[in-house]
Amino acid sequence: MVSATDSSQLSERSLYLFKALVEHFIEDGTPVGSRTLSKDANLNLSPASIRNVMADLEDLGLLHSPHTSAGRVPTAKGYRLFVDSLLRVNDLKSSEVEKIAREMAPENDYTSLMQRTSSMLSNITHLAGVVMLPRNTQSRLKHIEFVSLSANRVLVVLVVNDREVQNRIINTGKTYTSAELQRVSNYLNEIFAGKDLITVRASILDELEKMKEEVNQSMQSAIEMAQMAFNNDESTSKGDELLFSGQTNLMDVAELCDVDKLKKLFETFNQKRDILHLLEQAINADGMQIFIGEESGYDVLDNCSVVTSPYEVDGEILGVLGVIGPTRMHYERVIPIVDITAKMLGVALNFKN
Amino acid sequence: MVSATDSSQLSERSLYLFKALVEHFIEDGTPVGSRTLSKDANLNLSPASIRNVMADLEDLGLLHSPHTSAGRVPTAKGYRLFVDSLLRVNDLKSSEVEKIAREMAPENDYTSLMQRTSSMLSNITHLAGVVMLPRNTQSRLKHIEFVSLSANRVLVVLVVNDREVQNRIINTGKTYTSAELQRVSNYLNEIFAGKDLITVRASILDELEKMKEEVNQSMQSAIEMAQMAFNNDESTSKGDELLFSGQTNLMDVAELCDVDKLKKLFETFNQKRDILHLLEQAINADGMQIFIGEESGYDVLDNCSVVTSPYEVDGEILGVLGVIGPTRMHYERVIPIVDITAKMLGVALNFKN
DNA sequence: TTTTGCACTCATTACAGGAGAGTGCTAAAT
DNA sequence: ATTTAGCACTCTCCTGTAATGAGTGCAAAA
Repeated sequence: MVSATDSSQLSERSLYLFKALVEHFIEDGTPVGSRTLSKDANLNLSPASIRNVMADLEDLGLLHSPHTSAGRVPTAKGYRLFVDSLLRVNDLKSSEVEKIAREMAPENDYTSLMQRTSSMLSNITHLAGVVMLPRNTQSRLKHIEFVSLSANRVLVVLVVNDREVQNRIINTGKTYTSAELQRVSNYLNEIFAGKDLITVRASILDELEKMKEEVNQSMQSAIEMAQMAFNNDESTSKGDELLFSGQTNLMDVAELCDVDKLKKLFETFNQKRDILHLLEQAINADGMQIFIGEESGYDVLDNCSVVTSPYEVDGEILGVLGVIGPTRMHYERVIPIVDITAKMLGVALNFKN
Repeated sequence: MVSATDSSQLSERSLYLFKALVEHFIEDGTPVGSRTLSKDANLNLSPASIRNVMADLEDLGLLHSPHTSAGRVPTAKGYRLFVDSLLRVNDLKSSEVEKIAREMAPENDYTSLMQRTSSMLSNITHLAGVVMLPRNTQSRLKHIEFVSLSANRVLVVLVVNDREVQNRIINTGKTYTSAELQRVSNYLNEIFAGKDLITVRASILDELEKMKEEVNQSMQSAIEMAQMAFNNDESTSKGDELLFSGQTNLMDVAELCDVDKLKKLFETFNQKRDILHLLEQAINADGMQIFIGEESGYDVLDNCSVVTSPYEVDGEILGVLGVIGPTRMHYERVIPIVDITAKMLGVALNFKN
């Protein structure tokens, strides 16, 4: 969607006033009128002149009046212009950078690192944080291990990408001794280790075909177990790909304080589906991505903006993280926070290999 | 706390009226007055007589007037009398029992079963559901397994109680081959398998002492690894012991519709600490436990009741589950639902051994 | 012991009026 | 040609007042 409005179409002065208005509104939350702006901006202009400018800006769809005698408020399109062309992003105070770095210290427990990242985002911004876990479409099998639990029940441990561990339990036709299981895992590690999970699943079927000719009984059951192990991949890995945190922060936000909207918003968080779709869009665009209000395409997010950044290790994008808050948020603060957090998460993840 | 009020102190008629009042209020949510009650209850009494009775009940602390010209509302003490002595619990419709049974079908994935139980509770009651995972104070180590991840990093897989799998990653001083790790796990399984985790941690220290005399290098490192594996037990198992679900249902509840209260409530859920304490009380009392309003001792739960029931396998209590809702809830429905769910969870868990 | 009658309290709603904030437009000033 | 001042107008918000109605407590009658 190419916007018909860019900064070059507007006079210097209009832009300056527009910027002042947006900043004022972000600070106050109340619609801002011509009088206020005439004092606030230090152009020496009378309220009347400012009204003319504001009328133009409203015609362009950048501003909007809640009602005739209220001031003006930025539209989504207005915020868009603001963040794209007008916003000057602050550098973070070094004390804040340190604070982030402290939270993001590399650690062994992978999910706990992700969880901490999410809470840190919400704590530091006082908004809701979200981290999308690495997509396991591009995940390499590092190691597979079988542990006998009880008759006919076997625990499968998958180590993926050196950092993620998955457990699943399968019901086998017969009871295996641990020596047998040991042999099975050795065999499977030999042929599958280092391969992509998708490739693995595909080649299992091939192997099964091949096996039909051979008579090696134990290897045949190995492949069968592998099939069971990788079969329910979808079901187990689904729905747990997002880590939210600090949702309650949004309850303080005046724009959303109506219980009904809040409920819908929280339900959207719980379902995860819609937010997941949104973040999937963000993963493809390179660099930071900001969805402002209705731009997201989801009604519940009408008064919300989502600031996202992908995180990567060795130049490979693993996932996205970000912050969800009201459209009226301090972009100049949130943007660099999300940016630096994504970078640091990349570093922390890299550290572990 | 022994209440000074029990049903025997009140006349038949007072009790009947009180019951009718509570039921009416639970249905409507509006304070109920003498006129309404005189029609509702089919004693043929005039409003004035009913007012006299209500005044008595108010003196006993069972009722309360929001203001002079509103009707009466049950107090926590009133609800207590109601559920303890007056309530007649409905049997569930068989269609509902089936619905619960369907959701609680035994399955391999242990946490997923718990999660489903929690959502089922919230869906069926339209309130918030909560399940406390089995306390691992009484957990027996079934199996321990080591997997080499990369230089100096080893994955430890603990199978506990035949049903729960824990992963942790430890940094070792040296790099182990998988054969070495195999030997280590064999050794540890031999001496620790079947023992309680607390016992295990205690005996590790003993073993370390013994080892100092011996010269068996590899067994020494085995014990050292075990120590690392069990060391961070507290940190990993903490904070994940509660599974909530359906919190958003509480947003519909009129009594809690004020955003500020809701925020505090949701924060309490997120922290988990207070709810955990409450459920710990419930685990010790045998059978179902109901906390009504201020009885819980937590301010945030002032307008809430918590209905809980422990679930058990082979007569051993593993944990608690329950429902959180407004004091004004349909106890006659919620109580049997929680009860039967706990029993079915026990069955489902038992099935897996 | 129960009921009737009555005065009283208090929340809720509706309505009216005024203050305040802000607009748009036109005519004057720069 | 811009900018400003003036002015009528609109709309929200607050305040005060009055009416309504649900419900109470109490005293006297049944």
